[in-house]
Amino acid sequence: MLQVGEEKKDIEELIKRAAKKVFAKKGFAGARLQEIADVAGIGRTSLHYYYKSKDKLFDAVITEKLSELKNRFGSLNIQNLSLEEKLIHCTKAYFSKAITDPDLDIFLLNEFNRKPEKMMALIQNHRFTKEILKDFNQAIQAGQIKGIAQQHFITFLSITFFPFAAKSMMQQMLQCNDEDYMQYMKAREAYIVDFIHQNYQSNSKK
Amino acid sequence: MLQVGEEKKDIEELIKRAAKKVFAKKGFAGARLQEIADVAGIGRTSLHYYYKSKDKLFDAVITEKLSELKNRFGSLNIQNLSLEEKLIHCTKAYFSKAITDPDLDIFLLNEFNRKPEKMMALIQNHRFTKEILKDFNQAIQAGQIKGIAQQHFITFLSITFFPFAAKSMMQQMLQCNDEDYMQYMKAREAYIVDFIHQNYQSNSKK
DNA sequence: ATTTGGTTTGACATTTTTGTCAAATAATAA
DNA sequence: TTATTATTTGACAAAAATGTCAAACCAAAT
Repeated sequence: MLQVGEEKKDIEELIKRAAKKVFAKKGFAGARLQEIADVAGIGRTSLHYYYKSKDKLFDAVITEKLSELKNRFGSLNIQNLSLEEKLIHCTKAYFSKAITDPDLDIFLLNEFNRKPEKMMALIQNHRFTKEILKDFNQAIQAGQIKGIAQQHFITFLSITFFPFAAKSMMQQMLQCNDEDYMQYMKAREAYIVDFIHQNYQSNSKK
Repeated sequence: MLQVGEEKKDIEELIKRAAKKVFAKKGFAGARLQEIADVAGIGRTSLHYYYKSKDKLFDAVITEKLSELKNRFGSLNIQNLSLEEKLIHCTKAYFSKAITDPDLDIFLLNEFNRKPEKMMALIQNHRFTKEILKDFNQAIQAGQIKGIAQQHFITFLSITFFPFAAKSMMQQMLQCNDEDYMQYMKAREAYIVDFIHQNYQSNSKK
């Protein structure tokens, strides 16, 4: 064997990491196995040795991406928190992931376009969505905020999610480089927490 | 000739419309000329007769998409308006386009990812961006709003742009069909106008 | 009716990308 | 050292997609 101990796993990881990058950047259809192999620093044929096909490799990548994301939210117990606190916890959980993996968003968005049902089955975050929607509705009925729950929910996701998904576009518009933009993103977490306080502070609980 | 009069142009339009749909849904790499031909109801070889190559066809599509978008904004004269009014005008201009072409967003986002420089050259909307950023900064300096201009700008784009870009994902989360979601989008314009009033009302002008 | 010219079609060529396989290579164990 | 097994490699096959071309087709004009 060429590797000792657990080095086979290491190469699988190496490939997966390379594949993550390329798939995130180019999407499934646009990604080339040759490029993934290049990034991983191995031959394309070797890649087939570890992952039978492009589909299998992609599955591995998206499964891992989603499980990483779920880990952030899975440990989150927001059951008994106020709407305000729920949103803040979710924001922090999401930012901790997105900051280290800025391509995640556009990747997920595109996957939802390609295979909506499959993605939903994989994510299964109905719990969060329903719970937060319910709270929005309660807050509306209690007169704390006004409008439609869904619109608020969409807004919350928008301001959190979009800046990452639109990174490339925003950079062009704001005329700043990767580093500058990531600075904005780091500062944005605080901005959003503030936004939540401003708009969704719960007078009842606390 | 099979067609009379201007029917050649008609078929070009037919193809372009089919291509718009398929490119928007699948992206450049994922789109198949065969599928475009099928949607247009012509043979794939005929497609080549009207557009030499996939690239040429794509160029035609994106050029038209952008010019459609520009038309909405080009006629807009926001020079002497307050920040609040500027934002509202832009929102309305954008929604009038996006409602009729919900795939536009994710399409633009992906194109920015693929070819950032090329896209920026095509769009050239620096005018709007700079002007609105400037106004945000003025409002901040005047103490009317607080925070960082860029963050507010990103938020504005997020709440306007994202709901379309993430249509597929949001539908899964909110568990609603195309029609329901478009209803939310139609209502959203008013929601955003309200949002702008709430957050960016200019006490000085008006 | 025949010619003319734009349009369509199907067969084929080319290119690109993915997938396979057996031989070569490298590492470990006997 | 040799046998064994895992891994890499290059040549090749297969598939998928784009692109080309000439012949067939069709409608209008002569």
